[in-house]
Parts: sequence; structure tokens; C-alpha cells
Amino acid sequence: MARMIAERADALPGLAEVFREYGYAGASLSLIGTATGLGRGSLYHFFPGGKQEMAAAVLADVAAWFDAAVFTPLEQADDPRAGIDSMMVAVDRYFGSGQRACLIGAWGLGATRDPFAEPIAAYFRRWIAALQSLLVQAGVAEDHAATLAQDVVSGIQGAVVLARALNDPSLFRATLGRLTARLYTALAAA
Amino acid sequence: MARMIAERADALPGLAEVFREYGYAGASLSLIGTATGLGRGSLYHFFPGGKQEMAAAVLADVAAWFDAAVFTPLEQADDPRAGIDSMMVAVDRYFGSGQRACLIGAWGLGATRDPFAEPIAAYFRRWIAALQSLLVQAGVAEDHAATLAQDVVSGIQGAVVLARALNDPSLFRATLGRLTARLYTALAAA
DNA sequence: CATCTCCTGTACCGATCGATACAGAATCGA
DNA sequence: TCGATTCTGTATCGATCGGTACAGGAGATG
Repeated sequence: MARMIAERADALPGLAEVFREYGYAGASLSLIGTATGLGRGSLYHFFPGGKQEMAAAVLADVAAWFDAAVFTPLEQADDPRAGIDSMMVAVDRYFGSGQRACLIGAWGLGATRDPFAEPIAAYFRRWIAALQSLLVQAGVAEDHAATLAQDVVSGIQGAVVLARALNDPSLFRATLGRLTARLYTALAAA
Repeated sequence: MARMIAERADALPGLAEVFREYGYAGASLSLIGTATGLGRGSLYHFFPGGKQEMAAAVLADVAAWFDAAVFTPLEQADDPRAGIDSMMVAVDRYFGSGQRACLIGAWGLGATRDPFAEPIAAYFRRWIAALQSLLVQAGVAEDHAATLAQDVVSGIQGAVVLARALNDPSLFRATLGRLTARLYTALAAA
């Protein structure tokens, strides 16, 4: 028998894919095994806590990715416009132009939210705060920056829902473009 | 043994509640039985096609409710502003100010979409078309009305996601207010 | 080569899944 | 009042669920 996988982190992408597509309840260990290429033995070796631990690990992994690829760049952007652009590029890539659902958003909608309420809420709070921080640093008034940041994050989530339901990636990209324009307008007025 | 329920329609609210909260895969027949007060016998009598038929019936029921409470009033509104207001009131009520998920939106995000892709897409197409129709009738340019209607429906879906994730009904209502303002602005400019 | 730790496949557990079969009570039309 | 129909509870089906136990091979360490 082989040690065929280097680390438990290698299982996370497949895990995330299954959870995203089938939800927590629908992600059976058979599906997970197929998607990750791991048998029950390896799975429970890496995640002794079972499905719940797998789900928590995936949530943490997604949050870490956004932290590095979106939130931190937003907060540390020298040029506000460049920060916004890089966020939109990362978002479009991550969500596959609206063909891949937002795992965290989707879990927040149902009963799956309950065991993970705090990490889910923290993800969105962090996103909104990072965007608001960028706007405030660029001179936008605090309260306007807060509602605008909420609108943009909310708008992205809505675009994921709508683009997937209508199976229309161009709708997603067009919505991102309009949200970008709203952010630019606020910057220009500041 | 009793005939305790008048019609199969009486089972739909409970059915919808379970599907909304637990998703298609997570809605077990035990949960469904508890929520509807019906045993397996009655359930399969009313829905010979099993879970799939229950799900289809719920989707159709939700769509019918929106048709009567939202879409048709939008299309037939004498006063555009009144039509928009009534839509927002109905939406706020239906989604419990963002505490109840959108069953159709949520199903569109995952694998549950596949068997129901057409009704799901039709629901959103109809909503957008109804809103666009109201805007065009009020004098808004066709293309502007189209993107604005998309933005509003998408914005509502995003607000459901965000408000539920953050467990903040006021965020939902505030977002509805801002979307209403955007619609009013477009009307005023037309 | 020996040994020890880490990983993996397999078999298996009890529980629950969705679905079916069917007898019988409630209700309706006559 | 008396079938015929409509609904309902229960028992049961095979399949699959999430989770556990454990033997044993691969790789590192010496």
C-alpha cells in the first residue's frame, strides 16, 4: 500500500469541488473518495473528525485563498483602482464567470450554516471591511463606503446566483463591470 | 385511518420549508413527514413520483406565488412606482427580510439545478422581464431597463445571501431600499 | 537490513436512506 | 345503507449512508 499523496492539503481542492456542487448533505463519502482519489482510510486519517472536519477545512481553505488573493491586496493596494481591478479579476476567475457557485454563500443559505455560522459570517465581514477600507483610504466617506462595499459584495453574490441559474457567464462579467464602474464613480467623486 | 388533509396543495408549504432549509439531498422523508404531518403513505399517494415530484411541485408552487404576487402586478401596474413598491413589499415578506433563503436561487447553485434547470431559469427570466417591462412602459430605454432589471433581481438574490450569512435583516431591508431608489432614479430620468 | 511511523485498502458496523406493498379506516355517490 | 374510491399507517425492501477497525505495505531513519 502506498503513500501516494503528500499532504492533506492536496485533498482540499477535490473536497471543495464536491461540497460546492452537492452541498454538505449531498457530498457522500463515495463522491468525496472519487473526487479526491482517496479511500476511506486516508480520508479519516487526514480528517479524524469526519465530514464535519473536512467541511471546516474546506471553509478555512477558501477563506485563506480569498484572504491572500482578494482581501489583503484590497487593504494594501497603493492605487485604489488597481486594487479593485485585481479583486474583480480574482473574483471572475474564482467563480468561473458565474459557473461555479460560492460555497460559503451557498452554505449560508441553508441548515448547513448553523455549525459554521461564525466562519461564514467572518468571511463576508472581512470582505466588506477590506473593500470599505480601500474606499475610505481613497477619500470616500465612511458611511457611503460601508453601503457601497456591502452593495458590491452582495452584488457579486447575486450575480453568481443569477448567472448560474441562467447559465450565462456573460451576465456575470457584465455585472462585475457595472459594479466596477460604481466603485470608480465613488472614487472619482471623493 | 383518516382522511385528514384536504388536498395535496396543503402539503406544499411544509414541503417547501424543508427543501429550503435542508436542500434537496438533505430533505429526508422523515423530515418531510414531520414538517408536513404526513406519513409515507400519504406522501406517495399525493406524489407518486417521490422526492423528485415533490420538488417539482414545490418549484411550481413558488413560481406560481411569485407570478401572482410579484410578476403580474409588475406587468399590470398603473403607476410604476406603486408596482415597484408592491414588489419590494412582497419580496421583503417572502424572504423574511433575508432570513429565509430563496429556494430557487439556492437550487440553482448546486447539482440540484440539473434536473430543474428549465423551471429555475424560467423563474428568473420571468422576473427580469416583468421588471424590465414596467421600466420600459414608464419610458426607460430598452437596454438600460434590461441591465437595471438584471441588477435589481441579482441585487435581491445577493441581499438574501448576505443577510442570511450575516444574520442581519436590517441589511436586507436597507439593500431593498437602495435598489428601490435606483429604480426611482431611472423613472425620474425617463 | 531492521524498525518505526505514516499512509492506505478492505471489510464491516448500525442507522438511515428512498421507495414499495398492502390492508384498512374514512368519506363520498348512489 | 352500501359499494367504490380516496387517503393513511405500518411493515418491509435493498441500497447507501457516515464511521470504525485493522492488517499491511511504503518510506523514512538508523
